[in-house]
Amino acid sequence: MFSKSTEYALRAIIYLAQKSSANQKVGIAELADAIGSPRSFTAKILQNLTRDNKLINSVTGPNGGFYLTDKAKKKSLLHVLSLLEEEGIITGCILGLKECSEVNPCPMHSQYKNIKPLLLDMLDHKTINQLASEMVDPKIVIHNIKRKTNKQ
Amino acid sequence: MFSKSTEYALRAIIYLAQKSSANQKVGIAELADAIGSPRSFTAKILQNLTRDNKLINSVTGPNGGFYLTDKAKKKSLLHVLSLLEEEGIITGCILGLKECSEVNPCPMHSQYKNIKPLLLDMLDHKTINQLASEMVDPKIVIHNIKRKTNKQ
DNA sequence: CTAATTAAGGATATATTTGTCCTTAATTAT
DNA sequence: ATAATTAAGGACAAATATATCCTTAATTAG
Repeated sequence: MFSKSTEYALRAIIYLAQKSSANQKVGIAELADAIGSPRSFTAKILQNLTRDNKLINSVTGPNGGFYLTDKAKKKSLLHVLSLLEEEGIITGCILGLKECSEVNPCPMHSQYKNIKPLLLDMLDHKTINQLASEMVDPKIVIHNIKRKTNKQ
Repeated sequence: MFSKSTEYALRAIIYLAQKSSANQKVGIAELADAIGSPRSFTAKILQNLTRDNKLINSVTGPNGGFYLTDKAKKKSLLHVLSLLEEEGIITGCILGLKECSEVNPCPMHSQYKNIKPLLLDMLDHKTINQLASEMVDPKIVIHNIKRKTNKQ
């Protein structure tokens, strides 16, 4: 449903909510291994969320890394999607019509309009922190098959 | 949500359900103009659905074109998605985990599993023909802003 | 202060998706 | 039969997404 970039971003943020804080930063190597994503590519994705809109914080240098503030941890995945400008995946027309609306609906509009709010609510009604805390149950995971390489 | 290719395919098939039959074929030019898609690219997409799995029929030559049989018109959009091998967009893990399941769920699994069947049902419980017939209401449309070029 | 560590950022590479153009083959109307 | 029409199909082009590598800048520990 989402692009790889978006998936990595969401997984990374949930992981950061679980493992990081202002005095417990997480390096890109650990993070990427944990969520099963390519390291440098993930770094770029995090940079976007660090630089402009400041959802993620980072510090360089020894014991540096990425972390989320308590405030950031209270945001929802939908908020992350909005920062990534990927809300359209949910809010857009399912047949890809630019002008699909209540006034000029596509043939699927009347059906999808009932599900759209459920999807948005799903992405909005829990905080990142709440999602992360569900991982106290060890069967709940956030990683793909673990990468064994130690490459950059 | 879906790729351009998939969107074009779904729109094309709904249009063909409305406008075509065994003795009323639709040419690629008319079709692509009607649904607002690039002509040659759309041709390729239709070829895939014509060649192997035979959802769409076609004939070359004068008065030729594409058409759907009555049988094909009774299929659902979900069936089209399965022919395109794009069901995973709905059925896959929302965070992109390959191994996400009831046994090893991602943090969103318990929420998304309630919505997934609604999405699948939305795509399955109407036939292509039923969707097409809704376009008797002239406000229901299947095209983007119309292309004015006459290019191939 | 120095060296080590870590993210930032630029450049580049690869893969995939999207789109175009041209030739060929099939079919039909005359 | 011939010419016109239309999809099929191959080759290529452009755009975008994904991924890697290297250098730089910032920070910190010692």
